[in-house]
Amino acid sequence: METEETTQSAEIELSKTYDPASVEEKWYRNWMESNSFLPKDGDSPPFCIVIPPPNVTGSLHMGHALDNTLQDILVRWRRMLGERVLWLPGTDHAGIATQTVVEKELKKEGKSRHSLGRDEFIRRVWSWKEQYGGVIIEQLKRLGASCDWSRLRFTMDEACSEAVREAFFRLFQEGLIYRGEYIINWCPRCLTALSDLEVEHEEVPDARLHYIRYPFKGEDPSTGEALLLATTRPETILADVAIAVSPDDPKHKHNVGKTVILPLVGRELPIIEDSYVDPEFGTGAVKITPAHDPNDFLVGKRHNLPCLKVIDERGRMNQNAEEYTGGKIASDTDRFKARDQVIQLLQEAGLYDRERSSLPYSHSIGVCYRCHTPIEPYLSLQWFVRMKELAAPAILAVKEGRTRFIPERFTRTYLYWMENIKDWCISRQLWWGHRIPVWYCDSCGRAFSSRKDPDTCERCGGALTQDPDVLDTWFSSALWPFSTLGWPESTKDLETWYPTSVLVTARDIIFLWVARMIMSGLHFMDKVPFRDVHIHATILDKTGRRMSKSLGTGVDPLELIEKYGADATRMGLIAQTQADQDIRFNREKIEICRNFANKLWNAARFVHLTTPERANYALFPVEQLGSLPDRWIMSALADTVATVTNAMEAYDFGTASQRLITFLWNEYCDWYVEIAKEAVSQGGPSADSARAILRTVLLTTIKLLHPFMPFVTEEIWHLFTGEGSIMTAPWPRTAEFERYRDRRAEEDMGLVMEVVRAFRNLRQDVNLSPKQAAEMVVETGDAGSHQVLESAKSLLSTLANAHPITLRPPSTEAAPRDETARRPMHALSARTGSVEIFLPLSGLIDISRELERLDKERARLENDLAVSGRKLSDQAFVSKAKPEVVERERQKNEGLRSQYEKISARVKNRISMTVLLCGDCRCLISPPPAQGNDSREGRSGSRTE
RNA sequence: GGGCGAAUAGCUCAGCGGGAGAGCAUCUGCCUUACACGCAGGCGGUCGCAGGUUCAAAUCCUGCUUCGCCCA
Repeated sequence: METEETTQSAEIELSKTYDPASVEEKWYRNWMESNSFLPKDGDSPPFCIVIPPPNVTGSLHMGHALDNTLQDILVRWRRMLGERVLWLPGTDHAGIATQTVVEKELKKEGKSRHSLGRDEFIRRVWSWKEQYGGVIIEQLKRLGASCDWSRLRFTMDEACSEAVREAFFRLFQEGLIYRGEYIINWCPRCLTALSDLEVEHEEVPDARLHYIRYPFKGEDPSTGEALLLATTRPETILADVAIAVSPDDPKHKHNVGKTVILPLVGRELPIIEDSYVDPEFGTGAVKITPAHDPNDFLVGKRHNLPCLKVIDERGRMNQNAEEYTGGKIASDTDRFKARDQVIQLLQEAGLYDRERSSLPYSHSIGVCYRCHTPIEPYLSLQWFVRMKELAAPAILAVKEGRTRFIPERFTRTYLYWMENIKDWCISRQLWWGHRIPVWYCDSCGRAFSSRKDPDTCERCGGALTQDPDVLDTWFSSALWPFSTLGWPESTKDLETWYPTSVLVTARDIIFLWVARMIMSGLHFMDKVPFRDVHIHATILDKTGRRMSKSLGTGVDPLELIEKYGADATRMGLIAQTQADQDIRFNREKIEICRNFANKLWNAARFVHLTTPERANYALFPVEQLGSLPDRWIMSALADTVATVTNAMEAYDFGTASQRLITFLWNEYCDWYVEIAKEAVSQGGPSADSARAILRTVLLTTIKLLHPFMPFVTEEIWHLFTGEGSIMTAPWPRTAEFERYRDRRAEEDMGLVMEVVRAFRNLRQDVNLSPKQAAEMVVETGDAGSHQVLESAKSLLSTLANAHPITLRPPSTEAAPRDETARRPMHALSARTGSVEIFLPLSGLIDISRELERLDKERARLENDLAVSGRKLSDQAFVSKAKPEVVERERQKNEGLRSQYEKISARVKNRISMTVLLCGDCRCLISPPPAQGNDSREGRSGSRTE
């Protein structure tokens, strides 16, 4: 317990401007030291998220920031719900990326991985990883991520490697992994195979479709009959082995079985039929180059054609090319240079149709996802995983809803891909990664996989050589939800946390990662790896494209955190993610949330100064809620608790964040705090009640806000409680707050606010200072409104600085309104519903301005009335629309009519006054009309009612 | 070529069958002792185009246009 004095001095030092940097640093350290991110013991329901592991080489970008904020929100929320929560962090080894980084480093030293040797190179990568690999982890901490860092995993660490070994071994034994010579995607720069998913497609707008003449056998090569073919890759013709046409193509039917002569090479090519050929494309005849095109490869297989290679692994022409062309195309020529040379040679031979080839032909080519080098379809021996068998249960799991996608539409994306899945090329010609656990016997040639590194061939005892390749990084990522929990050992963690609860990720890795995890989870664990998959927005730049480092359109989240604070960065991102549509990032939202944090901080300062005692304010008993504002704000709080909780359950964090901002800023701060100031200053029981509510509402709301803005809420929590952590504060339960729901209070307060707003508006119209008290006259159209305003008179007075206030009740038969009584003739007026608000002005006023306003109002009413009238006189509407809709329309119509008549009368009134305006300067040149005039006009108004 | 998504105020977006909304920007007035990272208020929109369903369409359906993304 602290003394009053220290409390006071602390208050004085509370900064007027919230400083995120120091607060965030302080609390993150505190949370780490108190092990607050570790799952607690007990038997409450488990909730587990495994992080989508970022590359060790990576640094935090906006996508990470959003992704991890969402996970942190879920995890912090679940902790507050009392669940046992594990958020398991880690990184992946990013085979190509990491190897490239280290190779670049070596290059600067004049070395290469080959000069170092495999073992030394791998040591070098590890030491690089130890030194620089943790950058993104530290950045996640800056963001406030409450991961259990004691469980930090890496796809290459011992446990994960064990899992990779086990998974490979089992798949191998089951015959689901095979080795074969196929056309794969090859990056001539990275010098490795890539899976289909690692190839990106880029549009080449200025490409050409080259038309080449293949003379028929026996014809004169330059003048005789020839077959015209189109290709985008002339350099590959050197490896042509056939020409194919569609079996349904009448224009080529007569050519089938004939032979053409390959230009520059002289090879005889048979013309064959294959249904792969699209008769509409090019000339309807396609050159077949099995070693350099994946489709041609399949055609070649079907027709037993040979595979001739003319391009090597570096994308250069090989010896064959030189040989075939009699030295015209030198070996080692780059494939693109060779293309130009081939075209040149064809032109010289008169076999190139320059005119047809000159048209631009836009098409897309595959490029390496890492270095954007055009992919070379390359025939080589690789390892593959058979996917059909693995996909079947994974398709079923999603169809049966054991795993569901949120938003639901991604289910179709997933299913479409899974139902058309192809085998997965998993071998990579790299050194950094999990080495393929397959050994070849030097003596008997046997190839086998093993859990443990073998010494000799188990069949013949011969010496062994391990496969030199490593596995695709995604092979280890696919095991992530259980390899990180200890599989293949049957650990306590695995038992407790598998299947995990939800995976939060971006849509671009649904196939690359999500689908593969579902498949491997089902295969090895017999259970889906996660119940929900939440696919969140992609962050785009201002022009609606993906943020790109190379284009410089990226925004660095660390810079945002430094400038606006982690809380603001998180909240600003989340507030943009309504409905999980992609978002065009705008920095202003982050700034607004920085302002919001400051607003909240200052509200807390105020409440703290107003209610300095450390007393624990329990929930205020509902029956003790007296005043309208008290009942209203508690009702709004109840709504906020329900809205935020429902939104969280639906992964609708945008809605939750918006509700929190609106409630705290526009309802609590703008209205309740202002009202409470007056109540507190007056003392007595209403002051006590206001203090209690100020505090209760603030402390309840920051709990709801904590998952979004963990730091500022923790700071405020401590300001009030001085102990514990908001991290473990119980989440406000909707049911508990339901009893504060008060529809009536919300409506009544709404009316009061409307009247205040209208009056403030009038003041502004005449440049009346807010400090200057002004008279308010209010005429109500119904007894209910009158009642509400009557009891809220002092509230009106405070909020609108109105004094005196005259409330004129509605005219009834029993008590007709005394129209001869002082009616605000020389007044500005405003209307809200059936309530009219007047600001009477003595002396000279600008009647023309008021008249203008009245006229506009009248026009609007006239229009609304016409629309409403048309509806009501439409027989179809009255008979077919729902009765309550018709009734509402009737009431609206009545209200409009009465408003319209009143306004019309007043306009008439005013016009009668305009004659008194000076013709030159429009100022009033004589005293306002006498009382009698006023009363007469008033009567005429009431007569028409 | 197939699929998904978007088009609402100058900008970023919400609303998704019965009253066109928010924030920012802009304009006006306020240094009102929680906050100028603030307060109070104003202006601003044939809800992409064309059809259809319905008593009623920004909202549902069809087609089109433009933009973005994914797959081939």
